[in-house]
Amino acid sequence: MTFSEENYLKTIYHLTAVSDADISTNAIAEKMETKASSVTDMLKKLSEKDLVNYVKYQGVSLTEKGKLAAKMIVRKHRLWECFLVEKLDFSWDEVHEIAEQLEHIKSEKLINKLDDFLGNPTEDPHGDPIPDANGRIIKVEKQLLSEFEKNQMGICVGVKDTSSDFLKYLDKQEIALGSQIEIIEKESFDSSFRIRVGNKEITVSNKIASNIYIK
Amino acid sequence: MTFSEENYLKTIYHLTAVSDADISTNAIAEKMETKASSVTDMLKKLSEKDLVNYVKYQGVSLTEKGKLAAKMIVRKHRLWECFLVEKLDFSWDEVHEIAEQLEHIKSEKLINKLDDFLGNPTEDPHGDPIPDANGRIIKVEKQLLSEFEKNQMGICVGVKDTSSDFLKYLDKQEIALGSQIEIIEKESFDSSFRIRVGNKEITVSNKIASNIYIK
DNA sequence: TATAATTTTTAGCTTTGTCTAAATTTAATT
DNA sequence: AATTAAATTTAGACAAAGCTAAAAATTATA
Repeated sequence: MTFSEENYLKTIYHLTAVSDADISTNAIAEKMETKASSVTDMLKKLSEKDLVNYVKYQGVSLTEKGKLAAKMIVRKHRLWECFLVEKLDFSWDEVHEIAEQLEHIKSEKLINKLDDFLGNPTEDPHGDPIPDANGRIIKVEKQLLSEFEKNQMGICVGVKDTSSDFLKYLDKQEIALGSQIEIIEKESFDSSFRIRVGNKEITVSNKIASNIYIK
Repeated sequence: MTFSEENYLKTIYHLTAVSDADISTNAIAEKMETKASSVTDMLKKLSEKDLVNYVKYQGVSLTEKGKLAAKMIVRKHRLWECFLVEKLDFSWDEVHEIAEQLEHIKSEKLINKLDDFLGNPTEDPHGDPIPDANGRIIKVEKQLLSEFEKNQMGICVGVKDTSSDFLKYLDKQEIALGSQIEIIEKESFDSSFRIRVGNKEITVSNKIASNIYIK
C-alpha cells in the first residue's frame, strides 16, 4: 500500500467516526486539502483493491478490510506519538507532524515491539484510544466539558481538537491530561465557563469547552 | 529532498568510501538494482541541486553539500539501528531493512532527541561509525581479521558485510561485537584461519575473515 | 416540475521516477 | 589507427498521483 492510499484510508476512517453515513468526495478533499477530482481517482483505486465500498456519486465507506488497514495506521500513529512524548520528551503539540511520517513505516514486528516497549498504552498523548494488534479499541466513556453543568467536576481525559494552537493554549492555561476541572459557573449569555483547574480559576469560551473531554 | 534522491546520495557516499575515485553510472545502477539510464536521469537532477559534481560520461562525486546530506542520512540510519537493537531488542541482522525506511523521516529535532535518548552512541550495532549532528565522524583504527597473523589477538569491533546471512552466521558461531578473537593458525593453502572465540576453537574461511574487523 | 446551484466525475495534462531501445561516447583490442 | 566492445546517455513510453477545465449527475429552489 502506498503512502497516499494509506492517507486516504485514514481520512475516511476519521470522517466515519464523526458522521457514520457514507463519506462524500468533497469531505475527503477538504480534509486532505486536495481536489475532488484527485479523490475520485483514488476512490476508484481503493475500490479495486476492496478497501472501500464506492458507488459513483453516492459516497464511500470502508470495507472490513479497509477499516482494519485504517486502524493499523491509526495504531502506528498513536504509538509513535506515545514514544515521542514519553521517551523523547516532545510536548503534545509537536508530535502530530512527525507521527504522520512514522505511521507509514512498514513492519508489523516493529510496531508490536514498540507497543511492548511503551508498556502497551491504551491511549495516546491526546487521550485518543490506541487500537491493539487486532484492531480492537477500548472505548472510554467521556463527555465534552461544554456538556457539563455548574458544580460538576471531572478529570481531563482527552481533547477533540489536536491542533498545535489549541494544545499550546491548554499548556498556557496549565490544562493537561489528568487535570481536575470543576465548573464554577456557566454563563448562559455566551455559554462560556468559569472553571477551576487545580487551584486556579479561569474563564474559557464555549469553543474551548467544546474541545476538552472530561470523565 | 525526495526518498529517491536521498537513496542515490547515500549510495554514492558508500561507494566513495570504498574507491575514492569518481563513481561510475553503472556502479550506482548495480548497487541500487536499477538501470543505468535511471541513474543518469537522477545524476542530472542532483547536479542541478548542487549535491553532486557530474560530468557526462566521466562519473560523479559528492559536493560538500551533498556529502553532508549523505552523512545526515547515514546518521539517521545508524541511530535508528541502535534504537531497534538496544531499545526494542531486535537482533543485528533484522534492523537494516527497517532502518532503510526510518532514515527518511524528516525532523532534525527528532534525530537529535533520539541521539540523546540513546546516550549519543558513536557506533551502530555493526560497528559502523555514527556521524554527529555536524557530520563529524570518529574513526576507529581497525583491521580485517584476514590481515592478522598467527598468535595475534584482538576484539571484534565491526563487520564489513552487514548482510543478514553473514550476521546470522556470526551469531551461530557466537561471534559478536566485543568478542575476543585469537589466531591459532593461518592455513597458507587456502588462507583460512583457525581461531579461538571465547573458549571455543573454530575454523573460518578467508572470505569470512575478510569481513570481520578487529582492534 | 423546471431550472439553478452544487457536487461529482471525466478528460486531458504535468511531474517524478522508472523502463526499453537506440544512439553516442569512451575504452579495449587487433 | 581502425574496429570492436563496453559504458553511458538520449529519446520516448509508462504508472502514480496530482491538477484544471469541462461534462454529467444530483440536489435545491423557485
